[in-house]
Amino acid sequence: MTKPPVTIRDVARLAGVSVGTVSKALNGYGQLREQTRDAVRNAAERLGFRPNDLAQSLLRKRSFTVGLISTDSYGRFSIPVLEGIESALEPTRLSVFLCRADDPVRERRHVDSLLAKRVDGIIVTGRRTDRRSPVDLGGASVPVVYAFAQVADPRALCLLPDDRGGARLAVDHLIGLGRRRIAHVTGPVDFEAVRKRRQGFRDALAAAGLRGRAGHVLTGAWSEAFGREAAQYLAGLRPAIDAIFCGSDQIARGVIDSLRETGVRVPDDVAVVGFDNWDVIAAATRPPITTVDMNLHELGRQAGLRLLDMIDGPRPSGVECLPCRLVVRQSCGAATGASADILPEHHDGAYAA
Amino acid sequence: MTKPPVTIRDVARLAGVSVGTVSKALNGYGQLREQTRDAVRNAAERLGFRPNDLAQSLLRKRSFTVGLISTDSYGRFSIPVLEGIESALEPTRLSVFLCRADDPVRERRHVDSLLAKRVDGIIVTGRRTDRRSPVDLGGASVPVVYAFAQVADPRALCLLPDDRGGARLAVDHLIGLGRRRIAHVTGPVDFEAVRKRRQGFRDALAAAGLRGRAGHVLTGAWSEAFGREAAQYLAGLRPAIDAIFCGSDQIARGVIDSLRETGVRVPDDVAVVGFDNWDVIAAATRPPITTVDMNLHELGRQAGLRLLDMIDGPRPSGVECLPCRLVVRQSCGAATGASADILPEHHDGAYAA
DNA sequence: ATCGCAACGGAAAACGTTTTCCGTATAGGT
DNA sequence: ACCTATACGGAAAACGTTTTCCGTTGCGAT
Repeated sequence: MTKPPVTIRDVARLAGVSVGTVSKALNGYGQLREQTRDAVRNAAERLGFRPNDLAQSLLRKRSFTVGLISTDSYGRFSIPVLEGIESALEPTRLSVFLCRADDPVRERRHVDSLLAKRVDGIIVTGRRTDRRSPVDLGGASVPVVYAFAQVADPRALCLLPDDRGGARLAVDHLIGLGRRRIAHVTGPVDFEAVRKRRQGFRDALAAAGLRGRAGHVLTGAWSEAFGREAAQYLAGLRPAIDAIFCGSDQIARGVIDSLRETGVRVPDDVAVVGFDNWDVIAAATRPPITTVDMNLHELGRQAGLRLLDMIDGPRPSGVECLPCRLVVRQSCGAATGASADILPEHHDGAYAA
Repeated sequence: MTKPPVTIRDVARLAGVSVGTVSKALNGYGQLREQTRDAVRNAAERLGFRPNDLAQSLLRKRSFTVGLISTDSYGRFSIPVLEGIESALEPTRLSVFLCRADDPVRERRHVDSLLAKRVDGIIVTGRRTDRRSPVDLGGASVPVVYAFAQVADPRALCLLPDDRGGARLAVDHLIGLGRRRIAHVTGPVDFEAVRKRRQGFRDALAAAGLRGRAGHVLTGAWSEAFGREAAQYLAGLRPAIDAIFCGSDQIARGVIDSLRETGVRVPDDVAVVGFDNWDVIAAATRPPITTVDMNLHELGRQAGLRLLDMIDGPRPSGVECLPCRLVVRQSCGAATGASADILPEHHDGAYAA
């Protein structure tokens, strides 16, 4: 029922030449008459010949494959990274093996399996609350890049978004718009990202000569509900605050919804900036959220490119922070009409049966 | 710099036996003294030997690998399917090659590449607006399963969520709660899912002897904004409607937000049911949305299992619809307190500096 | 002692390529 | 006619396994 795939031998037979000649003809090698080459190409074409990558890789000692280990279940963060990696690998002939490894033992198994498949490199992605332990290569000398994941091992190469710089970007923007009493509502402090963003927040205040108030930094869950709760608290403060920098777009949405329903105008009374640029949230909020984009696609792309370099080149190490970018929508009060940075929620209200 | 991986020959040398013996010892084959077996295992252990899967696959004519082609960029639909597939493959020693193929030419390239790697099977996933053309295997006889994707080829096996049944579930539920004047707000009609869900909506009304009104089915964008717009329109209708079945959770959220702000109570005045169970939306809405879950994880798992069967078994074909499931939260007015089906948004409002 | 039979483990083929090396024509020069 | 250089294409090794087949060895039974 399942007929065997056509091999180079079949092509050779049909073309009336030896297998070596087929290989040369198809790969543009050696000294062959154009006529022979054509005959072979023809035979290959007619048979629908695909060289067996397995055999090729075995010989070449390269699989033209990279492994991708994603800790944390694929979520809104992993995906852009994934896409970025693919976009870097796409122009090469490399393909990617995907593994999800929620726990260390599964990760171990997957790494083993990748090694057994002789992958040319491994990218580890997926941020946990804190730095992870390095993958155990068991003596194999395969390049590894950590993307959106930080590892203790100083010999590893890690690519991370510049959370601190991103926060700085956001708060500088608010300050530039004349806001002076700025609060920060963010996630659980056991996330390193939370601590870094808070640092960026403080950097910006300090740089502008503003004094941060202890009661102006609120940490809680990464949820709209917490955003609403925090907004209620902040709205009661006197003297009133005039801006809120949120640690995530979900929080920002909760904050904005709550303020609006309390009668506080956003951005007029209080400007709000979020983090993540999760556009399902950010663009659907009223007003749409100005937010920090971590450029995760680009981060993934860089990870792919770096790995490519490392496959047959030097193996750099260290932690690299890639810059974030501010996406200006309307919740900060800066956008006037249709700026290029405004990404409106797609909408065409066609009614029909 | 990159030292060559340890081969079975190295192990044989260290253990003082032949390569064949190593293979037998490690795979529990043949007749060997326990002592020999141990010696080999020891040597392998000490060297950190990993059999080269490439060589193995070449010989076995099986790569223990399946290809996964995801049309449409990985989104909230692809991911649960992906995870489901992985959960089915996880207990086997199969790994998955991931390819994203936005356009036909890329898809072509990826399929070629997968075939060259002699994958044992291919799963195609990712719903477009309508049925896609089958992947071109170019004569190879590799089993293919379409998951969350429908193809014209009648010899193909397609797994789809039962959109029509899911809609029926939702509307039956509303009717069971005593609602009689039910509207339907949904996405663009060029989606087959939209047409199927609308059919389910009508089925349910008809089964209950209710008359559907033309003006009660509104189609537009898959957006909160459209939901709000539609809600405004429906709220003005007299006699008043008492329930809305929405084609997506995003639409439902827009509907609910808009109703609440207009002073219409949900679920008391108007009950709302959504579709997708996208919990970032559904659980964060006030009140949390009762919604239809397409069981995409299970669908992916089934796809994986079916492919496993097809790899060395018969190759069934046809379209199979897997049942949806209603997740009851509060927007329909059925939930009383903490039902097992209520999935509250995680939230712990701890304040801190 | 001789035979037979297990038990053990080695040798070699096979998988499908690539690539090096070599043999044979053919052509060109004297 | 002979030598040589070149063009062409075949033979075979190599990649790292698995598995079949066969040769030894040692043992117990006659």
